Amino acid sequence: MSLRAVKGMKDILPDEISKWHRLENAFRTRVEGYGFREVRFPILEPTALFVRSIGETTDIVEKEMYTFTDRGEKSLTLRPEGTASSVRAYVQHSVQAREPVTKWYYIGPMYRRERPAKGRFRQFYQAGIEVFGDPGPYVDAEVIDMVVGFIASLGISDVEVLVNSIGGPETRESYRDALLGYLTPYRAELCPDCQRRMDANPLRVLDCKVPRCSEIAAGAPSILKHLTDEDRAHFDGLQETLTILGTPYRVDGSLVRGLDYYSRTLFEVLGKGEGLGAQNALLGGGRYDQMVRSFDGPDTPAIGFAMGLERLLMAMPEADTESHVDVFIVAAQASVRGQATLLGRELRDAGLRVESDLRGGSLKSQLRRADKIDARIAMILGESEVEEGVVQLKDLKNKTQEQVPRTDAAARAKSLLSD
RNA sequence: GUGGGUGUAGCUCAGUGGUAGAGCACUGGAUUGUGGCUCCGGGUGUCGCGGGUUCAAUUCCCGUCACUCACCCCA
Repeated sequence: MSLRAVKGMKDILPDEISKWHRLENAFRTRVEGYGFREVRFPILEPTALFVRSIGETTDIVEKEMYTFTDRGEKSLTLRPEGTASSVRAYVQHSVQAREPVTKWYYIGPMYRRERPAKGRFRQFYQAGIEVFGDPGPYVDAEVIDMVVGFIASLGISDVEVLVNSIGGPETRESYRDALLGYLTPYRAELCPDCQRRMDANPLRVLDCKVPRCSEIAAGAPSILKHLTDEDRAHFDGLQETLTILGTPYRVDGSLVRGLDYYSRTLFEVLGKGEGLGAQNALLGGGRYDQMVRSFDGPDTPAIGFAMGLERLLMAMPEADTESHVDVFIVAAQASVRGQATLLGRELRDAGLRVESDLRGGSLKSQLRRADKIDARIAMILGESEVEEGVVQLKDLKNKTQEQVPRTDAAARAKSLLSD
């Protein structure tokens, strides 16, 4: 066929959707237990929002955004992530004036025009949280602990939690100088990308996967040694709290995020199980204390993370699929199809999930259908049943059948289902 | 953007220089109104597309497109 879903964008069919629901419900339940409330943002935002927040020289902004001009007027972009919109909405609605601390969560599609691979799509789903107004470090630890607990609750056990601090602006400036001082003699040995990174954003050289670059990066001075006293105290506070909580973590001084807005705390959860492929970053986040102010909001510290739902889904163990139908109605003759349809409505009004094959067909084929879709109960209605005001109630699992008055059918079905 | 792999039935895949198969799925029957198991029967394909070689190409060659995996980067 010639018309297909756009490259890197997938349909999620009903057979897969229950796993998505399981994941999304687990996330909602988890974060709501910590006081987070849901927000929904537009999928389209002004392009400048992402350029300013994510950073002009990041890969996302340089080459991965879906950007177009709206009818020759404004440049719009399909959101590549959720934090920028969160900050925009927080500032736009002066949320700081209503409450000292704001805890939001979101779930939705994001768009990045990357080459698709296992666990990486051009439309992908993220769930994330943001906390505005709490400078930490206790909230940092609580957020990390929350996400670790969440991932465990999905049955994903084989993960590693990495934390780092890149300090505030002051730390970053002094570290940048030190790092450049270290890297400059190696400049010619670095890959072309890293040579460019040295000018644009030297911290990213630490994250390079080219063997020679990572060798050089391994010898680089640690940013942790350049933290100001305040930044150091914050990072120590985070680690102490994680220890009290018993949250497993590992400090990784080379952890650098690909978005420019972070400060101080950074963290990432790596999945280590089979089946994830090379895209093993399940979740990433950190603190972005300067961002609200940079969007003309009040000076407001903030921390958040986002996780990739497709990747979580790949790491989640399979669960038994549950039936989506309680009762399947079988019309024994074409003449009672109208009555069968009415019975369906009666049962649904009583709160049951009811299916039937309104096309008719043989009794055998209708029962086969009931079995196929895993209905627990079949209710058979024929001419004699209609005449007597009864239905044949067949328990497909226990292979028993009884005749019950039609008025009792719903109640009897419910009691069977609750066993 | 760079490299590798794969394109055959709705799905998973086998196969052949003489235009094609299995399992699953779907469907009818064995049981005039009773499912799952078993048995018997049924339908379905531009063999991704274009070109070349050949008497003949789904098969060999070239190109192209799609999908996929890895690199890069990220969730």
